[in-house]
Amino acid sequence: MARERKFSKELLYSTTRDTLLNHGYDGFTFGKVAERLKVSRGTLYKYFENKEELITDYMVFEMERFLIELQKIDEYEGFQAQFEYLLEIILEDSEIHQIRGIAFEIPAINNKVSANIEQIKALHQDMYRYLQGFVDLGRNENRLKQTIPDSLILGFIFQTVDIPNHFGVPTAKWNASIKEVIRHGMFTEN
Amino acid sequence: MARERKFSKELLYSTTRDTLLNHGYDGFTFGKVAERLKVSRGTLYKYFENKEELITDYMVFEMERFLIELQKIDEYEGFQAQFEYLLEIILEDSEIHQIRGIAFEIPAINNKVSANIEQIKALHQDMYRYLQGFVDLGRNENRLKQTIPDSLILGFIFQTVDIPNHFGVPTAKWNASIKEVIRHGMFTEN
DNA sequence: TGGTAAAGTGACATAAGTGTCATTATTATT
DNA sequence: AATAATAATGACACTTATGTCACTTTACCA
Repeated sequence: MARERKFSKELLYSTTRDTLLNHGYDGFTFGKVAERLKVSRGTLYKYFENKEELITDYMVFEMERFLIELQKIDEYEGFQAQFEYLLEIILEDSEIHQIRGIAFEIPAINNKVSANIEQIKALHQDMYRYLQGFVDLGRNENRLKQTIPDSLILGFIFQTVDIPNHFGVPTAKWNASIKEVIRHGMFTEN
Repeated sequence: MARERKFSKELLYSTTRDTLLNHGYDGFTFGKVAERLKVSRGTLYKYFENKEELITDYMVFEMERFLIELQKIDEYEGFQAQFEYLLEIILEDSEIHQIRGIAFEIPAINNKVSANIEQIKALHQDMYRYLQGFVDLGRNENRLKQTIPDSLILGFIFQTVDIPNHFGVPTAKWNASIKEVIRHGMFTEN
């Protein structure tokens, strides 16, 4: 009955993600996205009234995907195991964190976008609830330093995994170093 | 002989900085800058042919200022003292690091801009030379863990001081926690 | 006080992004 | 082969940013 689409939702979202990472919210245009999808700009307007809809749709998708992974943290027993798992999934796609920051720049220009932004906020809260559970566990097991504020613990983890590996250190070594540094810093014991 | 300017170079640069931080390179326009300076857009074209010139001029200024501070690191004896000093100046205006990343997005649309970009690269190298000296000292004094790559040490410091203090932890506590976490991580000894 | 040098303005032409829509293309179904 | 349903296109009007320039304003000083 219908014609085949020239691009999949996955391709659309991964293009959205790349464009967002390369140009930020202000530099994100339908023209850029359409060009990369080898499709006319008008086509995108068939599915989204404006770029805010596309971006927030994508963000909801990305957050939901991440939350599903995050919820599996409960399957791990004890703080150490949860820490390993958390770093694994964050390192897997560390750029999501940057994209999350962009959510706050987006104006609620119509109901669809408003609804999306609300949902992103809700998902964000869910995420923090899970992470808070993780931090609480670490505190109960006395694995985390008491003096360091919760917000710094989480910010620290997210920020650290985003350090750009400019000089191409091999991934295995890089990731191991990241974990070590989060755990016990970069100073020796002396 | 001449009329008084309506804005100082300092105000222009701080406005450039804010606009860049809020909107990124793609969202940076002369309109936004002119509005904040309460001046017409045309005025800015008296001093800069295009936004790339303004942005790169500002970056050179900012980098030079930072390098002057950074060079004072040699006045401090020993790794520990240098570490304290380095964190102090980085925390003082931690956003510079973000702005430095924007430099790579700027196209060399004319000779002036090309020259600026070259200078920024040179200043960047100077910066790394100084920081490399700092890292080498840490390694010689055996204060830094041998297993952690140089590039991660520096990336780690710059990235960590940029963690957003969303929940408004008091600066003194925040900064102390940052230092502690860089030194010895967020985990307890057990 | 009037000349002049530099600062500032706003209108204009051009370029780039936005949003709409009538039209054309593709493909499964009958 | 005709139909119908959805996909895609490209032209149009509109908005926003860019870059230029003739003109006006200000302040000093001869």
